[in-house]
Amino acid sequence: MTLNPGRRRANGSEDYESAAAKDDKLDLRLWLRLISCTSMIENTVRRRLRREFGITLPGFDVLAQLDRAPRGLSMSELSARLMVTNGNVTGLVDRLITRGLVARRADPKDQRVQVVRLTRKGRALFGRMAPAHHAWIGEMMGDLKTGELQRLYASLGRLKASARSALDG
Amino acid sequence: MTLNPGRRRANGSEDYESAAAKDDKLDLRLWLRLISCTSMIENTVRRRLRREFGITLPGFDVLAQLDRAPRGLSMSELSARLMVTNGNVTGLVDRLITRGLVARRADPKDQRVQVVRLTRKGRALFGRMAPAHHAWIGEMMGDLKTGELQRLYASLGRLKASARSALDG
DNA sequence: CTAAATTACTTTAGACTTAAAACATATTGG
DNA sequence: CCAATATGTTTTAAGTCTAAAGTAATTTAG
Repeated sequence: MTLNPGRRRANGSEDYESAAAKDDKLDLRLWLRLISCTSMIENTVRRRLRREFGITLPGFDVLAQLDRAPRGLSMSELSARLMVTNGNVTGLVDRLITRGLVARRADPKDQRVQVVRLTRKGRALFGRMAPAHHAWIGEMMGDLKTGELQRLYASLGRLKASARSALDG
Repeated sequence: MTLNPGRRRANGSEDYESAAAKDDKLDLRLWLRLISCTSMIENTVRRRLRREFGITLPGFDVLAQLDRAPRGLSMSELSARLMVTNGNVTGLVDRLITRGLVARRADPKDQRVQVVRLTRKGRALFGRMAPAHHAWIGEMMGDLKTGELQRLYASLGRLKASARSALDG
């Protein structure tokens, strides 16, 4: 729909043209606003995680995924959930191991698979960070009523599905 | 609102509790979905820009900002619009200068200020990339009707304002 | 069984990113 | 004027990230 150029009228009126031109950029403006919202929230969370807990945002994201998976996750599962490359996860996990927050061991069923899980220390740290993190998000969304958050959530679900159907490989 | 914990009923019923718990995580689920949408679109755009035009996404973003500012932008203005740090922009612009896509000169009015602008070559390249980029975004949003895109745009505007009011410094 | 293909992960090279410190130029208050 | 302060940019150190190539283990096809 947004890909269809507006049809020009024979009499030279610019009404359709202007409307089409404006409408034609709605998707682009929406995309920029999406980036804007995400960056703003992300940068705030990153700054506060560093200052208050001495952890990076990617590090926190790894711990959050592992906290929801008590039996651990393989490197591939982790990279799929975080939507980053496998090579990236290797480095992230390495640094968390250095700090004693996660552990990695080979899956006895398949020696190719590395299963990563939280250590007791990692779980304890995440337990302290999670409520603060949640409060920050709540604070930043504080001006929106529940109904609007729900509609936003539903619309983003449809956007996600739409974007997924246009994926490359 | 999402920060208020639900009130527990004396008789031990978990109805309020469950509802509150679910509602209590709406903002968190929305945040995760926002990241999910942004990453998915961003990764697709990054991959295609590299494959079809041999440019990185941050490089494209710099060119896009400069294309909208015919008189050029200072390094600080650029970093504000891209929502990244000053030091980051220095490196991005350096690499684009090496490729002859942008130029940088000191502002005669204030020798501290570096004004960056597109070169003819940079403008020509952006002119070829922009329609393709726009088409990709349109494709990924293709399943949503104009009305939904408009409502999404408006809601994200309110989210952005809400998040901005919770900023640190 | 075994060569080929696949899967899981790591390594590498180069680019991106932040936070903090350093540097350079302007502005301001005495 | 001139010291203190503020502003704009760059540099540095550490970490993040991708794409592509490389390694190792498993599965599949013949």
